[in-house]
Amino acid sequence: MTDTASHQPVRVRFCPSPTGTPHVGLIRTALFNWAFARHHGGTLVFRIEDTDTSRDSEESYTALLDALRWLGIDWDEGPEAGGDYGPYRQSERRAIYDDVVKRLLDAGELYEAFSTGDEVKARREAAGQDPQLGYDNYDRDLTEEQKERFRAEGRAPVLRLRMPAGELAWHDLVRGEISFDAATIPDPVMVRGNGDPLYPLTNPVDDALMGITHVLRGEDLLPSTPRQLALYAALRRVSVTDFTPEFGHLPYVMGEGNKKLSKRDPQSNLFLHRERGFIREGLLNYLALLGWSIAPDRDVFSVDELVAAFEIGDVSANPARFDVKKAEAINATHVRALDVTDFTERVVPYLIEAGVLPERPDEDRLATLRAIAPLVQERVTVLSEAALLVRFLFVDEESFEVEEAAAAKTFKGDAGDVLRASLDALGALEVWESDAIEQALKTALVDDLGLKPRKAFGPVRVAITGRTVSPPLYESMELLGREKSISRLSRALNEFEA
RNA sequence: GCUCCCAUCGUCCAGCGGCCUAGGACUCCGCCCUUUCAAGGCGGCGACGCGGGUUCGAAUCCCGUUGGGAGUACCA
Repeated sequence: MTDTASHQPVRVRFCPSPTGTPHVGLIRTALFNWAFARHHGGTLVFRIEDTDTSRDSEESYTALLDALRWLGIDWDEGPEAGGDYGPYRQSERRAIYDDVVKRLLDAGELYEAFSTGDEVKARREAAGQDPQLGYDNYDRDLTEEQKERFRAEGRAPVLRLRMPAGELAWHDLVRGEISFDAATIPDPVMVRGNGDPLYPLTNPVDDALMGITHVLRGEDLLPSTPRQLALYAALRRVSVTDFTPEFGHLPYVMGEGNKKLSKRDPQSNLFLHRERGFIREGLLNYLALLGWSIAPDRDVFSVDELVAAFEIGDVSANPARFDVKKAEAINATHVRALDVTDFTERVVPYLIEAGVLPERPDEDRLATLRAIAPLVQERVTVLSEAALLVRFLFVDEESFEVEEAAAAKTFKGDAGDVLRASLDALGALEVWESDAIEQALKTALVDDLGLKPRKAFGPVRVAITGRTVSPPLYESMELLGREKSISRLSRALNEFEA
């Protein structure tokens, strides 16, 4: 009989309960499980723990699938993938739990407990103990007569697991030796009074039945590991399984302050990051950095590199703070590394969303976009920022507007002279392309007017793009075209003089 | 309260007894490049919580302490 999982083919699982929108901490857990499985050529099982009908929803189930697919975290067994250990949604496994419960109950591993919370509390207090110690194992050795009496009162018993005496210890994959004194852990409830199996039962039972070899999960589950170990021992005694998996507890993902990143915090929402224009490569890279590193002097890497290098033993035990700034920096380098065509395709939806492009952009607009794309690519950290940079190229002349702050900052002092001189110089231009535009403007503004480049080009930029920050000026003007460029410069001049 | 986990720059990570007058990244600040903004280059600020041990030698091992966090449900 195999005692631990170390020599078996790796089978790990990701088993969220479908509540709310996907949280970055949850996805980090999925990522580590996935990387671990792929690194070892193992299997990733995706299981849905939807046993809490009051909180679970089909929307968040769909969202989970969406999130994993977007990031490319694929699973080998689970919903929509099938597998030999299904069903993979706990809501469809009730008969299985009922059977296991019966076996555990018959073997005396589980017992009926009739005590109410108030009764337990009263007993603790009467004994001079702190009620916060929890259940007192009072019902462990009830006689049949006592049980009958309770039933006659109309009480429906919960089923509790008989915890062993002594020490419950394991070698945690990320933390090393951990041990609990079993005496400090009250017999946990496994089945509700109404017969519904609870998470503390279903989770290990499914892990056992699905042959999970390594349980990699959040640190918040660490205190429940002892009772889990005890359940596993019981499951082995009733031959539901013949080995206990190894455990590894991943550190928390923290938010601002010293708290676990809350589901309420927008930063925790994976989809918000996607909407802002994080690309999967960047977000995946950053998420992997939360508790792990690929090398002492490098933190930008690809998914393939992650898989090749990932070792669970290298995961840090410290909580990690989710730092948007760093995430953006990592994302930006992945954005820049994209092939321009790829970048262009990915940015289109964001431009449509921002109203910069119509639902179905025509070929003209796409050509313009392709031309400006390389200049935008190195200027954004997230894709949604591109809208601000290219809007001036796509907006109708009637709706084109100069940003107020930009105008206030730039249209002053010599601005009128600059705009006039620019119009004169550009009007005389024979070919409308960036080199010629550059020459004409430099001659007119820097040489003839004797202005510093900074002073000289500011008003032109703002007049043309409406902003102080834009793609390179001459290329922008070339793409905008002579007619619109001239008209915007005139318009700016008129407004300046008015 | 009880149990458990964690402890290196502001943040994340490296360090697993000597290579450490502690390294990288993000942030911040300079400088260079430059038509703006970026990118890129160069440089700077900046940490081993504290106290005991162990050892020839400790950021690294042990104990304590302090601080932080989590769990303590008929939620998952």
